[in-house]
Amino acid sequence: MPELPDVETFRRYLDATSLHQRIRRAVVEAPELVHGVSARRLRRILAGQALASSERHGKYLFGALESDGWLVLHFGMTGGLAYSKLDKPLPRHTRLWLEFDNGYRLAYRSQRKLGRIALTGDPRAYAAERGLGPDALDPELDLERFRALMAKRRGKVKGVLMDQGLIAGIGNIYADEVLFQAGIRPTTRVDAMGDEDVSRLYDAMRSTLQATIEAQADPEQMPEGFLLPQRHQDGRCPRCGRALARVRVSGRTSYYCPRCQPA
DNA sequence: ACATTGACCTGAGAGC
DNA sequence: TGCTCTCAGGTCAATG
Repeated sequence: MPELPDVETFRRYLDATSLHQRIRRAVVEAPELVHGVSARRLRRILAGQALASSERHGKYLFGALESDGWLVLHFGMTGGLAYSKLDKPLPRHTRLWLEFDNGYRLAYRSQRKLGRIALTGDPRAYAAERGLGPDALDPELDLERFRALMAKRRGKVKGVLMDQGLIAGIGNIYADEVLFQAGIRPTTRVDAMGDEDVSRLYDAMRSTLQATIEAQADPEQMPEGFLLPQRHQDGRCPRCGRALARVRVSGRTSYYCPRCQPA
């Protein structure tokens, strides 16, 4: 689930539910997901604190601690946040949770344990340490910079879009959606794309991510003409009604319309 | 330097 | 019902 639009939706959810709530205690259910600090130290640092604000870079979510430092959350291939009353059972696959003074808790869930929990002094520095490129929605990432990034690459456009070191935030699902909106086949090599194509790709990346955030990353709420609700076996193109093609690109299953996304 | 592949985890769903 | 197999919205190390 957790690509840029999903994580942005989690961020807003965190803001709406958990900001400025006093953390009575923190419980680490899966210490193996905690990196760079021991689970015990993490618990001690979080206890008594409150989250003052949040940020996001690509698929990483950052929660600013009231005093100093940031809690870092990455969700892997599955997961999210869940805010619920303490007397309710702990949500499945909860790997970390914060118990608040108000009788609620915020649970961080990551079913397959491919996520990551950490602390950092600064989100920008953390993103740099992890080798992330600019966030796909970064205002400073204009068409010109996007072109420069693409010009460095030669592989298939889908693999390039998903490379977090180049641009952060796009994964398998949203790469398919962006390419569908741009009318570009996922197997197209970036060095074979003209200026026109790169420009369309850039516009599609921006508008698709914005629109899916507005839909709260929920396929049911997405506008007409989006691929996501049809992205499955026997799915049909929302534009022309043709059966979608399914191929493996850069190691990931990809769906596209053979007519609307010509080779 | 860049692209591709397999391993890491757990669980859901299909097929028998 | 219960078993096996396949697949999954990510990332990193190892390989080509």
